Amino acid sequence: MALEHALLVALREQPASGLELTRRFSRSIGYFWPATHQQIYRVLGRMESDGWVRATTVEQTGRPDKKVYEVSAAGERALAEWLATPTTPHPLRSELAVKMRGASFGDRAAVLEVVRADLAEHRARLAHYEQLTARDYPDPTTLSDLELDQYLVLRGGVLTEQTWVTWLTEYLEAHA
Amino acid sequence: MALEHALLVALREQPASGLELTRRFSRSIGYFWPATHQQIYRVLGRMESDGWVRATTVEQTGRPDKKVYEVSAAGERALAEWLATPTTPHPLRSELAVKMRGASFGDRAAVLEVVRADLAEHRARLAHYEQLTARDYPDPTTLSDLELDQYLVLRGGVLTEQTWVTWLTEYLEAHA
DNA sequence: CGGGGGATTGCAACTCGTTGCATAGGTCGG
DNA sequence: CCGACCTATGCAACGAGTTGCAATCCCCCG
Repeated sequence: MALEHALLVALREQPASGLELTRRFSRSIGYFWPATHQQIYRVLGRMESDGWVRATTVEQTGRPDKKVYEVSAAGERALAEWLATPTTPHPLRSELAVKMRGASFGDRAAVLEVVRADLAEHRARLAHYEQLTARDYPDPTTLSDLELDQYLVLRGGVLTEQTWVTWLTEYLEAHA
Repeated sequence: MALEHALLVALREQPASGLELTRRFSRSIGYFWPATHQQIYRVLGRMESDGWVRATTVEQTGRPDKKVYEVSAAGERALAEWLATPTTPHPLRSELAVKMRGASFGDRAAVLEVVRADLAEHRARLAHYEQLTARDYPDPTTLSDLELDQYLVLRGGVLTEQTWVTWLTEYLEAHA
């Protein structure tokens, strides 16, 4: 039950409309907490009726109006409270791991092909994260607290993808 | 939509009743695809009516009867087919990452405490996985295909937990 | 022999996330 | 000015996962 809080973080970084939020989210926090626009709209509506955010309709030239959300005082309190509560670490959930473990019960060559495709995907993500790092945080020693946190989370993405690449490579080599 | 298939893998390794399966699962495949007993029972029921598994009631001495499930020919086909279909890699989903990114909007010391607790948890899991590895796969060079797959998946657990430890340690050090 | 407690299976209600579609305003090319 | 297409918001239905509880059956202890 944390999409609410993820949106609060995003809106505290920068107020936004539903669609803007969806787009920004998918390129930042969404790397670690995916969400579709429908989900975001629904949760924004709930948060508004809970008084966690405030909406202002903004007219635009050449485009439909948009509703810009910003975090209210109650939302700030809810966020601060949530930030201080312990997390129960979710175990990872990997369909691919199940396939790797079950490879003996099907066509092993086909499973290896699936693994190779996943490996390519993870390599691509790794490259993407590294590019983001180079572009946005060329010098990690001179960051504000806010930027430092953003950098460190992105760093987690890099580490995670590196691990995937290592793991899948090991798997493929063991079955070479 | 893969719990079905995870259960098929588990049942092909060894037929079992719902409860046995729940327990075994939580110490093997469940590391990569968590599921509660209620979920497992429900899915087993669905798989039975779909003809993917066959159930036999087994009387026990000193205990209630149990229903032992084994995979049918149709289940084997369904599993083999699923194993050969490409996966869309789920992005990771980490509540902790959201908290780390949002630390500026609450009490940073409290967030660091939450991170430390998570780090301890991941260290413990890592130790657990390493212990399992040493106990069950002392010599990874002499494994059957089936065992090799199991070993390699467990190896993924080790790598993943190592990554968590690295990441969270970096985070804590950066905010020291 | 009666009650606590573990094993085994299961129901019901709820939340969360996904998928597909709907609506409405606006631009722009032909 | 009509139709294709983008922006922006949203509904409805479904499926998957979670939580809390219920019903048996059986042993063992007092």
